[in-house]
Amino acid sequence: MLSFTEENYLKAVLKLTVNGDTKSDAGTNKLAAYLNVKPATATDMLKKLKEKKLIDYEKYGKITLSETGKLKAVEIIRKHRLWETFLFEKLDFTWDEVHEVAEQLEHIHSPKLIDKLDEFLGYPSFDPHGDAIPNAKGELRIAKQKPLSAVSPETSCKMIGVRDNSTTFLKYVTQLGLAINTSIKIISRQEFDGSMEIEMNGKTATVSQKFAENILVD
Amino acid sequence: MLSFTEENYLKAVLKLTVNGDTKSDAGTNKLAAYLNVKPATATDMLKKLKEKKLIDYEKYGKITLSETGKLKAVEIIRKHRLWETFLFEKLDFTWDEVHEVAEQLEHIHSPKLIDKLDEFLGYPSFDPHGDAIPNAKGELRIAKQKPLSAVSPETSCKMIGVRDNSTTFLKYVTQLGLAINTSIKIISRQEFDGSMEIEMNGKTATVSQKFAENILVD
DNA sequence: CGCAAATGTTTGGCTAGCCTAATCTTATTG
DNA sequence: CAATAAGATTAGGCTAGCCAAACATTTGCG
Repeated sequence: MLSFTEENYLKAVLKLTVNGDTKSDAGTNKLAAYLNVKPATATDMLKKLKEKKLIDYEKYGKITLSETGKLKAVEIIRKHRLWETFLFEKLDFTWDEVHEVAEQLEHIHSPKLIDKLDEFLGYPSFDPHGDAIPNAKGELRIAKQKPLSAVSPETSCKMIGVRDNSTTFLKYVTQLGLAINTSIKIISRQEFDGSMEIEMNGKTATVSQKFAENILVD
Repeated sequence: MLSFTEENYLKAVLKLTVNGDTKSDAGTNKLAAYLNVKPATATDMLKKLKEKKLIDYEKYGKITLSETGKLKAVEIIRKHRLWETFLFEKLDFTWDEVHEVAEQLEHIHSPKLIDKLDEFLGYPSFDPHGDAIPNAKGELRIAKQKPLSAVSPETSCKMIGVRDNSTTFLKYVTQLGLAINTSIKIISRQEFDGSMEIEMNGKTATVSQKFAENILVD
């Protein structure tokens, strides 16, 4: 059973290696900075995680997750994103509020809990921020997400998230009857200003290009 | 911000004083036994909690919660019972599975989370075990709960929980079509052995006194 | 009452995570 | 190819929670 702290280190290593933008060096300093601890502390933990065979690591060397470590890390991401989805969809949290609470909830240990939660939410593919949710086997569906503005007329897509988290934007989204998983059909698109006529839940609406750029679809 | 451990001590003190069956002495030894730690450890924590003004306590003296401590403890009970209700009602956990996971979930810090959860669940008054859920102000609705065996014939009541959590008992309960919130009408009661004929969901059944004593109704 | 049993506390010591300061290794660059 | 800068590690020390063992107090019974 991993401690909260150990789990957070694994998650951090994953973020800094896999998702590390362009340059994907983990590094004791970056890791420590990411977790708001001092490098010395990170070194201690790295030794411990190596001992537990969760990371591959030699003194002064590269830091990478082992197979087991990666599985654990992805599992935590899965929990985090499922909880975010729950908070957003069922408890009416706003997009910017979900993260902090999910940081706590992701450490609850109960396989049954997370599977049941997944089922309860209808096996969502994306969290409120449009990030893919790994499935129960730890497999991450490849995110083919793109902005609504990039969808061709007369085709359909499914909303998976937003890019803007401002209240004004989200209010508008809600007003239009849009939500995660809503199917959207693009009826037409004006060449002039990029505005689009879309249909969802049987209703039609016209939205600006600016709006469409901030809606993420599958 | 209280640590998990501190919260568990407060909860334990509450259980051992308020709810301590007949004899309601807290006591370092009992407290330690309840929390599966050694008395020395409990003494340490008691000093710390006294320091934080969460309990009233003098060396070799009685242990009681301060006003602040009681509020905190009741808040944790509230969270625990709301989570139990959530797990049971929304995620199809069984009666005996909810407690363990709720023990973890009760320590999540987020006022908004718990209020929204309460709302999501429809402001329930009782958890799956029939224990009253304190409201947001920490007030505990007086539990008017009583065993089914105490209900007079020809009157109706609503099931709010169980007293026994054994699998055999719960299996029986389910078989009879009983669940939280099921309305039950007592048709008759035998003076001889206390067995009762009851009706719920249009079906009738005869249950023993032992059974009726373990069903809690409002 | 008086003394043993029960109960509670103190002391010293342990691990997990964190820190600072000092040291060591690797990278960079003139 | 040094010499220094950047990065990583070690050493020693801290707090929260835990423990065992020694010590102190209270209870209760003959």
